[in-house]
Amino acid sequence: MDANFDKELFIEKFKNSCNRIQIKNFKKNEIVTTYIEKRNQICIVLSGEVDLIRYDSNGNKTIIGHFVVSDVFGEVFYPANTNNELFVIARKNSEVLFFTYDTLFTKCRRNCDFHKELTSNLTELFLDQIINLNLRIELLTKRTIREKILSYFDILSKRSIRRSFTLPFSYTDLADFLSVDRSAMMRELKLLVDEGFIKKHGNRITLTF
Amino acid sequence: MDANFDKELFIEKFKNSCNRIQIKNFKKNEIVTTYIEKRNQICIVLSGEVDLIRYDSNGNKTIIGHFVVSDVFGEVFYPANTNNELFVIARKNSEVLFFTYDTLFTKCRRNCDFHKELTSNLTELFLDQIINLNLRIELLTKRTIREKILSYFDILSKRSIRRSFTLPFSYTDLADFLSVDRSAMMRELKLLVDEGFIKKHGNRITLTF
DNA sequence: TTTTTTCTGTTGCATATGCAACAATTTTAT
DNA sequence: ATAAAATTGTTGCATATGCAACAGAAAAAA
Repeated sequence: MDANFDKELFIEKFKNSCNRIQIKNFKKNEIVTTYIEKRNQICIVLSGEVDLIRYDSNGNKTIIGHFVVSDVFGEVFYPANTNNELFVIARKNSEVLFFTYDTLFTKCRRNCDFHKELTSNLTELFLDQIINLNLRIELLTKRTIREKILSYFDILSKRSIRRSFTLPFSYTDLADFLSVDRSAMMRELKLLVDEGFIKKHGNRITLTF
Repeated sequence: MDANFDKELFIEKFKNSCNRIQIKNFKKNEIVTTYIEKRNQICIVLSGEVDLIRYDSNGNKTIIGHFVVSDVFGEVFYPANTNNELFVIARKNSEVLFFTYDTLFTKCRRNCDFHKELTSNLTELFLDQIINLNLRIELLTKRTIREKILSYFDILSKRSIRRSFTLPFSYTDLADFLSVDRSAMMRELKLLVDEGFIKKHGNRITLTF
């Protein structure tokens, strides 16, 4: 949005300036946090990738969110009275920054002027998050698996600027992300290949329409 | 979140303090804005209700978002390269506040100190919006119509604190909101009534489980 | 390396959901 | 008040999707 906003710089400041902020490292598949208690926690991915996961009562896994560098997540973004158990898992070795929402409104001991910047920069990160969520909703409101797949591929294609791109998910996880049955999705992918809409080599996709 | 934050007050300030901000009134069914151009517009509902609508190539209507007082919306929250035509329609007579994202970073002529507050308060509104979007995603990722209905009713029930509540939508629109076929949804609603899970009188629902 | 686990690719079958169509009812417009 | 338009309620039918199950490939662990 604002061309002058430098996420990397912001994160660098984050790391160094305020004592109310924690940074932790996680190995692949480690649990980063759970959304059970309401601690008003805000998290920012500094490196790596993490997924927000829900298992429902039928054992269906859904990837609610997939977060990469500079993405924000945390239970503060969820309504208190959700019935679901949500948890965040590191998909790669990851570095995550933690602070609580209250931090925004209270001064830290050092009285760092970092707080002044924090709020305004956070608005920027929140905005990005809203854009991501709207994209997700665009996908999920599509009526058919085919439409979901093609919409998602379209996004990935535009991000990479090319007609070819590598999926950030395994096919198993892609199905969970699009909230559809894996085998049904594989079937639809095969049809898309057979009908000449896409090419597919491993997890590399090429659009041919 | 922050108990001290007073949305009404914030909106009142918004209205009166800054010349970069526009307020417009819309009658029911009037188009509030479209998401075609990229003007980085941010809108806030001051009164009434508005819906963000998408029609896809098959003529399927989807209610992408339903916004009420103090909700934020606008094309700034959407990625630039979306293929869809989205537009916002007033569902009731509504009052909507408009400004551009740039407003946050430039001083207005009056040099109002309103800008200082604007950013930090906006963070609050953005946070609320993220919570709403996450709720929406919760619904949309549910695998069956029944689960979607019950999850949504559960939310409405908790909001009204009672087991009874009035739907904010017509049933036609509810189907569009849950992104399912209307007749299929009506069928599922009937089953839920027959099986004793809910009672249904007009657009008033009572949970009985 | 070898073993174990996870992922991919595929298919038959059951069914939930979408689609089309219509009458009855309610709401909105004239 | 009357006509027009939209919503609700319902059903038969077609099919897209979910489910279960399995073999082979790939990746991770030992």
